[in-house]
Parts: sequence; structure tokens; C-alpha cells
Amino acid sequence: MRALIETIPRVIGLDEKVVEDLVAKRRLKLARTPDPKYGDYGVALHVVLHMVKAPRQEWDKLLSRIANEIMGSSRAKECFIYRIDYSNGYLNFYIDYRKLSRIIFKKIIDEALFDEIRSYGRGEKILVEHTSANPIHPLHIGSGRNAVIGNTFARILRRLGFSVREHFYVDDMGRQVAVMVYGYTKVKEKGIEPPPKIKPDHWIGAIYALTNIFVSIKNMHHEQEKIAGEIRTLIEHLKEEAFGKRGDGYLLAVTRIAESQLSLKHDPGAVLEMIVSALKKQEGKKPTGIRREAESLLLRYRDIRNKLAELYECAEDLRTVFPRLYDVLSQSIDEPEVFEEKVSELMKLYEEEDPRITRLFREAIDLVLRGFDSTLRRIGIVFDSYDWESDPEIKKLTREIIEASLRTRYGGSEGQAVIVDLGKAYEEDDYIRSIFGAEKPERVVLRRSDGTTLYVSRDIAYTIYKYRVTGAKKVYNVIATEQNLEQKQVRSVLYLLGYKDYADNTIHLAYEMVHLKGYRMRGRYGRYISMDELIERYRKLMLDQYMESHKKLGVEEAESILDKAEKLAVANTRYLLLSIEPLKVLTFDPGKLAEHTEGSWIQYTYARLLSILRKAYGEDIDRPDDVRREVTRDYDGIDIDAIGLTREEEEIIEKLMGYKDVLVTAYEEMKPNKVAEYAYELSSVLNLFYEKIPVIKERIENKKKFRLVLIYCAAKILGDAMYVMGIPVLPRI
RNA sequence: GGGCCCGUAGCCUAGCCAGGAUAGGGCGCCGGCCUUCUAAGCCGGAGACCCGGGGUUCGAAUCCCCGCGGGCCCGCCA
Repeated sequence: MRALIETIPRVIGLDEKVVEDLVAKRRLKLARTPDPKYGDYGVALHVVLHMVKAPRQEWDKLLSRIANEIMGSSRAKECFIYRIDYSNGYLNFYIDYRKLSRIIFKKIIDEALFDEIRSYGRGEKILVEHTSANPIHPLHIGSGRNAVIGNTFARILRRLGFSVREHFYVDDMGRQVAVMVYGYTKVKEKGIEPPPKIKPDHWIGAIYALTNIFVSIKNMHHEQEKIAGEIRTLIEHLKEEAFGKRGDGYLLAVTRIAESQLSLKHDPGAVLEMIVSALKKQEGKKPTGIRREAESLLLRYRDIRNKLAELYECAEDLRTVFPRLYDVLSQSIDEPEVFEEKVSELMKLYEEEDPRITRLFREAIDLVLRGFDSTLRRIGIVFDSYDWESDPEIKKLTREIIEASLRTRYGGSEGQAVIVDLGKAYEEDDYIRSIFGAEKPERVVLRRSDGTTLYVSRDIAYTIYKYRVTGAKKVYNVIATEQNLEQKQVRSVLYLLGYKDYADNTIHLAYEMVHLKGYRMRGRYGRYISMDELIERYRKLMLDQYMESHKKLGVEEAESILDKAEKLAVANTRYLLLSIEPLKVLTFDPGKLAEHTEGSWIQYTYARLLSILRKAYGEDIDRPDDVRREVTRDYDGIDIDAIGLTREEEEIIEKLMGYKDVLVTAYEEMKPNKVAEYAYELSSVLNLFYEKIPVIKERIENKKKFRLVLIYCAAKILGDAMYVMGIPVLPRI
């Protein structure tokens, strides 16, 4: 690049500053060429050519002079350029990958590359909060996406030499947990204990869902009764009208039939429909008030019917799996008003730390957390800390920040309620404006009129807690995009409270939801695909794939194949949830699992590399490190100038050199999926190499050594990328 | 109503912020390759007016404006 800056102005007569400026603005930049026939890297010089109004016929002449000048300078050698081409205004460079390979191989063999990568973060303390699923049902693929993105991001940071802690925020003070505990109490009262062979989070999840379902069903029934009453009133009105100002015998007759039908076992919806269609006949196109009323009633009625149908379907699904829970809960759930009261009571008692209720909450939540932990361990995720929302420290901080907010410029109270006027702050404060952008905030309530706290206020306190307890310099919150606003509120209030530093360094790593093809995931009704189910499905798929190629499986092998299937399944699960850019909605079709096996494909590529190393150095090799000494020796013995590289080899070298940048970009852009993409591409070029280029059978010893070193280096990097993604490394498949 | 995000073949996705050569991959579909380092692989083929319309530019999937479609958020819920 420097050579260009020096050469171009001289050759085509531009000020050096102008060219330098273009480079700084990235108007002039070096990029890979679309095709090897144009060399390896190219730069488009159209901008400068147009600047000096060079006629097209002269382009080649000018470019050739630039090329010659650069080749003549010492720069070319330093950049491993052995040839420069030009065409259509592009200047194309040919790189001598043999020289490059020596450098990158050396760095990988003596581990200098990894030290270099590790030096990036300088041990700075970073806290990553992720997963933080409500402890009311098992982790589903939505919370799983959070876990995988969060954990991978943390692993990337660790690789880059940051000192990272992963925290899980146990949201135990919310209403949903109280609902779960309510149901749990009902089940417990009947003497039912968690069955030992059922995963506890799945069991609690069923309780939570059934509780919600039965309450909702009761609510819907009340609503239906209300509508039935309204239909009767409507008929009355209609009758009066038919008698009175309309004097309409037909309408009168219809109302009589309607009344009669309602007294029978007859669907009120059908009756409504009859009335609406009768009214339509009478009026033609223009609806009257009464018809509009009937129509809106009909819509409401249909809406409720659909919802009820869905609820019953969800209930039935659960009934087939948990018949006992279904029976108990279907009978013991209170009427909605009583239910609401009891749930509020539970919340209040838990916030007040009533010992009996606290024990009950902890007991139920622990069951779920135990389930979380086993799922998460399965996919290689272990938290450094579980922070409870109900932690006395956080509660105390919550009270303090509420008091402190009253003393800020925009804080105020209405009775016991405490409110921060972010709308006003937005008008007057640049910093607040910079947080919200075009989205003008409104007020945020930190304490209710009844004196209880809210999620946001506790979250603000928790954020301060994170910095204080861990000494973190930066905090990443891996949270769904639906919480965008809340995260901005948290930062704003922190700033207004004087914690500008915290506000600056609290970063929302936002990701989009996971949708299911065909239906909506509903945690509260038990409609979700859990992570455990996803992994199990993959495990079966992997087993099937094995059987397809091997046909037979001996009893003594079954155990080890199962173990492999598990690791392959974990790889596919993690890859699936990681590979899609966080800000894109992931629509998941459980029927198409077999199409998403990139994770295990990468593992396979890795196993092939090790297989080559085994053939070369000995059958007992399980990791590249086992042959480090031999590879070092081979590396020293290569006569690099005697080798002509194949395109495949060049591509691999190119990729290996890009590893560090990928990690850094993934960190800076908060796109851990970049690592997945990289591992996939590296695997892809490695598979091409594997198919086309012999290693063990290579006759020329020099070439063979070179390729073995290449394989070793590729295995090191691919293995490292896999580790970063939490994909288990299998030496043999 | 306001705001944020997304829109690339039948489906999924890279490239977009920092504009450059024929828009990369994958799944699925069609056709090939197992006496040669693991065929969970590879090769070939068909399949894209880069949501639409304007603009800026020598050059636009990429930048700007106006639309359209989808998701999410706007609670004294969490």
C-alpha cells in the first residue's frame, strides 16, 4: 500500500496527499481478486484515473509504469509480491505463498501466533451475562441461542486474552416464577414429588404450563359467558327495534329463532352469525350501529374460541406425557381472581423473605436450575456465577438507587411511586439523546405506588453490582432485541445517577428470537422445543448416519458410538444456533434438522487431518501437539524454494493467516457467528485439499514434509476455532 | 401512531458499516466418483431482474431518499 502511495502520484501526476487521503477513506483498497487468473490481490485504480482524466487507451500504459516502479522497489519483496499485472484499471498482485507459509507455519509451530492473539485483551476484566432464562421451564431453543451466542462470545474474549467471567442472572422475583410456585404448591399438596426419572426442569415446566393453561381456560370461559350475556342483550335490542321503528317482521322472526336456539345446546357463535347475515340481507352494504355491534361481538367470540382450542390442544399434549400433573392441576387451580391474589401474595411474601415461602421458591427454582446446569454442561457451558435477583446485596442496592434517583435532576415521586423523567432528560441532555437516538423515551418507574420494586430498578442495581463485585471494566449483556428499550433505560438511569463510566461500558449484545416453522413458541403453554430434545434428535440423526455407512453395530461398540453421536450432536446444535447472525430472526424447522450438520462436518474434517498425521507419525496420535517435535523437525528440513504450491495449498495458507483477524472482528462487531463461518470455510478448503492432493503417498520427500506441516498447522487452527465455538474435538469418527 | 431491526435462487445464508472485475456457500433437485491418507466426503449441472422505485457515482447488493413486506418494542409486566 505504501508503495502505491509513493508511486501513483509520481506516475500519473497527482498530489501524494490526495492519494493518501483516498487510502485513508478506503476509496483505494487492496482486496482479494474474484478469480486467481487476476492474481491474488487487486486494487481498483479507476478513481485516480478519472481524477486525472486519463483517456482509456492510456490506462494500461500508466498502470504498467506503476507496476514496474513498484516491482523495482524494495517494497515488493517485503510484501512477497513476485509479479504485478494490470487490466481494465485494476492493478493485480501475485503473492509468493511459499514465503508467507514459512512465516505463518513458524508462528503456529512455536505457538507465537497464540501468544499474539492472547496479547490483544491484556487481561482486562470483562463480564458476560448471558442465558439468564426464567427458571420456570427447561431451556428451549430460544434461550439456547442466547446461551450459545453468549458462551461463544465469552470464549472468543478469553482467547483474545481478556479475563472473562460468565454470569447467569436468576430472575426469581418475577410474576412468572410465582405462577410456577403456585402450581408447584398445588402439586406438592397432593403429595406428588419430582419423579426421579424425569428431568426436573421439564417436570416443573409442565407444572408451569398446565397452571397457565387452566387459568387461561377459566378466564376464557368467563369471557364466553360474558359474551353470551351480551348476545342476549343484543337480541333484546333487536327485538325492540324490529317491533318499533323498523316494524320488521323478518327480523322479529329471526330474533325468536335466535332466542330459541340459545336455550338449546347450540353454539352462540352460530346464532350470532345467523343474526349478522340476517341484518346484512336487510341493509345491503351499509352497516348500522346494531350490525356493527353484532359483528364485533362475533369477532370477539371467534377469537376466544380459537384461543380455547389452542389451550385445549396444549393441555392434551401435556396430558399424554404428565397425566398425574394434568389431573391434579385441572382440579385444583383456583378461579382467576383468587389465583391472581394468591400469586401476588406469593410475590409479596417472597420479596419480604418469609422463611416458609422462601424455602418453597428456592426448592422449586433449584429443581429448574439443576436441569439448566445439566443441559448447559452437555454443550460445554459452565457459569462462573449464578446471581440471584433476590440477593440481599442487590435488594439493598435497589433501594439505594431508588433513593438516589430522587435526588437527581429528573427524578421525582408520586406518592410512594418513584419516577425518572427520561423524556425531559432526552430534551436537555446530549448523552441521553445519544443513547436513544430517534427513539424518544418516556418516563421510567423505579418503584410502584405500593412500595415494591420493578424489574428495571433491580436490573440497574444488578448492573452496578456486576461492576462492584467482579471489578469488571466492561459488561456485555446477551439479551434479546425485545429488551432494547429496557437496556437503554438502564444505561440512562446509571448515567443520571452519576455512573457514566458504567453507562459507557455496559453493552447490549442483542440477538433476535427463534421462531418455529408452523407455530409460535409459547413457554407459558408448554409449546417449545427444548435444548435437550434438540440435542437428542441430533443424536439419533448421527446414529442413523453411522448405521447407513456401517450397517452393523456390535454391542461392545454401542457405548463408544453413543458417545461420539453425543459429541457430534453437540457440535451440530451449537453450530446451528451460532451460525446465524444474532440480529436475524432464526426460523427453525425441526423437520429439516438433517440439513444442518455443519458442526459435525467440521469435526469430520478435523478427524481426517488427524488421520493423515497418524499415518505419517504413528497410530497413537490424538492431538496435533503429540507430533509437534516431529513437525518442527520436518519444518526445518523443508527446501521451500523447490516447491510449487497448488491453489488448494495457497488457499489454506491464506485462511490460516486470517485466523487472528476473525477473532478480533467477531469480538469488535459482536458477531460470534464469524468464527463459525471461518471454521466452515477453512474446513471447506481442507476438504478440497484432502480430495485432490496426496500427502502420505507424495513421493517427493520435500513436498510431503511441507504438506504434513501444513496439515499440522491447519489442525492446530481448526481445533482452536472449534474449541472457541465449544465444538467437541474428536480425533476419530 | 412513533421507534428499532431484517428483506440476496424453492428454502437457509455470506458479502453491506469502510461502493469495484463474472454476487460466494449450503440444503433440496438432476448427473457422476469408494482396489489409492476416513464417501459424515468430492466433482459436474440447472436454479438470483440482490423486495420495488428514484438519486449520488466512472462504477451500487453495498451509500442517500420514497415505498412495500416481515419481526420486535413503546406497562406502576418480566
